[in-house]
Amino acid sequence: MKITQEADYAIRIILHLSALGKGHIVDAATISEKQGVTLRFTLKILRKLSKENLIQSHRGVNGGYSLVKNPDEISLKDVIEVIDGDFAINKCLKDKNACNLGRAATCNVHAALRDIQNIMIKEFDKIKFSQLLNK
Amino acid sequence: MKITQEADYAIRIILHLSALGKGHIVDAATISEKQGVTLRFTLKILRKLSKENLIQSHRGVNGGYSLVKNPDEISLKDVIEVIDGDFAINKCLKDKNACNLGRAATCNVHAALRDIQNIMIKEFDKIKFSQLLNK
DNA sequence: TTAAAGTATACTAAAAAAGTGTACTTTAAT
DNA sequence: ATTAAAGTACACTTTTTTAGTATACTTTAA
Repeated sequence: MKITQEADYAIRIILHLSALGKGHIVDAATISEKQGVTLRFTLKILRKLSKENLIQSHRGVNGGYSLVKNPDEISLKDVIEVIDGDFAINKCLKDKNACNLGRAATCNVHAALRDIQNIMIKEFDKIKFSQLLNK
Repeated sequence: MKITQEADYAIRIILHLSALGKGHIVDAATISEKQGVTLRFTLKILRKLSKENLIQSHRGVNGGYSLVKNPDEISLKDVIEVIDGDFAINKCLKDKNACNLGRAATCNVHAALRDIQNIMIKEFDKIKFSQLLNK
């Protein structure tokens, strides 16, 4: 019941970019150093984030990465989903066939977990990066 | 961001016992068979549940396990916590020293995740086994 | 007395997460 | 045009967690 370490790093990376503002370019080495994450792992995360268009990469000399949207348009949910995939608090919520007993469709537990999950997703989506910036 | 398979099984085991009602004894082999979980793994889970006093064990011939409380006094949160430990959606919520940068105390992300986690816990605690029983 | 039950602890296997290595391609500055 | 600073692609290894198993017990109703 945890977000991954990778998602945690991704949140910090987006927060770093949010502090600079949409469109401002910064290179991976700087982010890596400031956030205390190895360069290689930082690059891996940056690639996932740019593949899903949360950020944009700029190749070549003086390249780097920049935010595509404003910090008030990016939520914790957006970032976590890019890294960890869609939320699924139990395997049957990702894939109904995962139920050992093949009864996900009629299972009260399944239904209850689904409702809780929907509330969770809504909460994660409420938190935008603009409000996470330290003033 | 998932409950474990073990917690999922535990929920089904408590649900099985809930259907029988508080105090009604059933043996591990029957639970194992009905829930499609190996006997050994079932026993392991049953031991954790009885250690935390959600259920009671009865040794010897005609022994087994029974619920200690009524199904309306047991929540999903109770069962999940017994198996997976206290909720912690990020490592810094379990242990503040886990923060790579040592700033959990002042971190806005930490605070936001803590708030979301509290809401989640409340939702898991709202769901009692009495309401999960198929009528 | 015995066999049906649970107990305790440690072990192994499988899966997922975390992190790394190597060999690229692109592009601003010169 | 050349070069070096940047990002890209993808596969690999290590570590941690989860899932499941083995062996040798103890308790107790019949």
